[in-house]
Amino acid sequence: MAKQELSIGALGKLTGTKVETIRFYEKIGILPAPARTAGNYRSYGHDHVRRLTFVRRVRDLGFPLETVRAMLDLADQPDRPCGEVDALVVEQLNEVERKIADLERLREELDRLAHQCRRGGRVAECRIIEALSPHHEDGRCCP
Amino acid sequence: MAKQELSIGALGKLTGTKVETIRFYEKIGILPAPARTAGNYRSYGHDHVRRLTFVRRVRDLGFPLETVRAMLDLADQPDRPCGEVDALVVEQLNEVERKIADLERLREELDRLAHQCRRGGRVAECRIIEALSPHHEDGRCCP
DNA sequence: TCTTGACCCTGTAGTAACTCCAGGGTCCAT
DNA sequence: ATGGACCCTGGAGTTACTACAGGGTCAAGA
Repeated sequence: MAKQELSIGALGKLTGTKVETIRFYEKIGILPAPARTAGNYRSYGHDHVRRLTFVRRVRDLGFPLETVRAMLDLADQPDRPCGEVDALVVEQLNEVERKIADLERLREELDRLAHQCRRGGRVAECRIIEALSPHHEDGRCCP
Repeated sequence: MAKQELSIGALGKLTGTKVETIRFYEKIGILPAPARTAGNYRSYGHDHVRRLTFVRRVRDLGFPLETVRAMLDLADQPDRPCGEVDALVVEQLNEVERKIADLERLREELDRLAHQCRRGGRVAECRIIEALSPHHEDGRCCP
């Protein structure tokens, strides 16, 4: 493998991705097919590391591959007219902000639980479900 | 259906969940089996609304059902000794905080894109991938 | 040089978490 | 009393991986 080039296993370790998942992303077109070595091994460069890291994180945040694909398209054709892109961006922005709000309520409650634990004793009065309950509603659940 | 009680369809609408998903959660024990009406229809109360809302939001945030189950257990047996709970809570807390950080970087970039669009023109200089790239590393990708 | 263990290849099958559909029963407003 | 909306169960299909099976590549060491 040439310098600066990574085997599929090395790429997997760097990005916390299983080798099979990388091949799967290639098959469905999320990752471009890399160059091959003389022995037919896949050979990845730094762009692949960046792209795969992005994909994995967005997936980890609960967005479907379809959304990942849309975001990658934004990055791949940055000179598209804005009209067609704006709606997508605003939509994703709303979802991202909603997720941040939910996560912060979850964090608050986990934090409270952790402190309650430190002061010895039992978990008593766990309000973790209330943390994400309907009365904190922002409208999306109850149309 | 008695007053205050909901049909499966009504519960679905209230929580933004497909009817089939609700039955699936019952089958795998995430939601307790509700009472049945004379005609064998499922009949849900307010606790089901709260619990299902919680499940859906935690899933939407990218946590697996296994984690949801662990969090529900926290809520279901709030007088467990803390030792066995603390590790779980701290672990979830770390993951929640990591996700918040990632989402905030994503929001920043989407925000930048949206503003760039408002000022007319093209998407030029899309840095959405960089927003979640390896050099913002917190360690979890590169062990 | 030969071998052996770690790593790679393709292709197929299995899993998690839904999602959809077929075939049929219930409810109620007209 | 009847047609349309909604419910039931059971099973197949989808998405996004994940795990083999069967075989090739490669570098280190005997």
